Amino acid sequence: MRAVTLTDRDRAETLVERTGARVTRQRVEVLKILLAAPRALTHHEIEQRAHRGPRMDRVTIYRVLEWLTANGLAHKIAGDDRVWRFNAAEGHGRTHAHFHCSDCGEVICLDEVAAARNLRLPQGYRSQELELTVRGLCAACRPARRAPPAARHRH
Amino acid sequence: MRAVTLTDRDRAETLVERTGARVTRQRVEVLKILLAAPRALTHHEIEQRAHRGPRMDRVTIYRVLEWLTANGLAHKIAGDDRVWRFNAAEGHGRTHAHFHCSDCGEVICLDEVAAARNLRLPQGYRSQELELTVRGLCAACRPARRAPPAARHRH
DNA sequence: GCAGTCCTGCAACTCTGTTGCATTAGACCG
DNA sequence: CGGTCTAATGCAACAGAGTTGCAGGACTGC
Ligand SMILES: [Mn+2]
Ligand SMILES: [Mn+2]
Ligand SMILES: [Zn+2]
Ligand SMILES: [Zn+2]
Repeated sequence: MRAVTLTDRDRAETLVERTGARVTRQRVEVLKILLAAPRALTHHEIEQRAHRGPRMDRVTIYRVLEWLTANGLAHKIAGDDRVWRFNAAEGHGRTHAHFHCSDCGEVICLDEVAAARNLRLPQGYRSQELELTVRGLCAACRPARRAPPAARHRH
Repeated sequence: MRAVTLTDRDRAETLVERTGARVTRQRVEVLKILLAAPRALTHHEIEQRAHRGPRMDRVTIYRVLEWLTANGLAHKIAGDDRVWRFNAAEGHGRTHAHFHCSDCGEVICLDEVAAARNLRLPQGYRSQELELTVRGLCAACRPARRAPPAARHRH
């Protein structure tokens, strides 16, 4: 996790302002946390980071995340563990790729997608959005080639 | 949903036998249901179909699905509604595509994937499996072009 | 058939996310 | 600034999918 810079808070505030809706401490704080994260965060992880500042209710965090997603400031990824993960949606288009670690569950966004374009759908189906999921092992979980494996990390 | 043919039951039984583990009524029944389905089914849908035969506990169905998945006979898809969907894994490889209807939640497998092959991962990450998710509207949910929309279907 | 093990049923539980409602605090106006 | 109007928050209770522990039942191999 990168240190939270002043820039993240400012960027968060600006982005929330731009929507035209109310700029609340909670919205700015959650977006700031997402902007500072190098990977997608669960509600749980966001809550922990948020509890360093003034009180914020779990339900509020859920509602803020929903709001950020609806306003295109965050996006929401279904994991293999029934838990949503979120990250700031800076410049994420309709076509998108994610890496899921099959061991620790870490999820990161992948920038480039050489996406399958000419994909055949059944008669009458219409495509709106493509998402490519790569499942595998992250650098921390990948077994070492001949050295003994490092201690497992869990987020 | 296609009619359950004798072939589905036989195929299910054969597939379960081949694993070398115990051939139970419950395993065969669940796999048969998956083989007969034209799309991925939720636990709930499987339960309903299963209740036409002799009693089978919900927990057993969860455990059978887990077992089928672990043995490569079924595969498990995370939806946008926090519900797992399953289908028989006949000939599904490491690279795979699904269509998710954003209106009714229907999930189907797409056969061909012109998958992104030369995809850049961060240093040290290893890819095991690719999955392409297409989100859109299924034929039933797609708004009619000029006629009034048909009654919504819900599964 | 019999023993041994794996699987099933049942009940209680966990965990993530949701809903209803009273209270608080942004935004806007003067 | 201070008042007002409304959207957002906090709190408590709830919902639903999936999990766990354990006793009893049913496959399989002999
Ligand atoms: Mn992303
Ligand atoms: Mn599939
Ligand atoms: Zn990992
Ligand atoms: Zn649909």
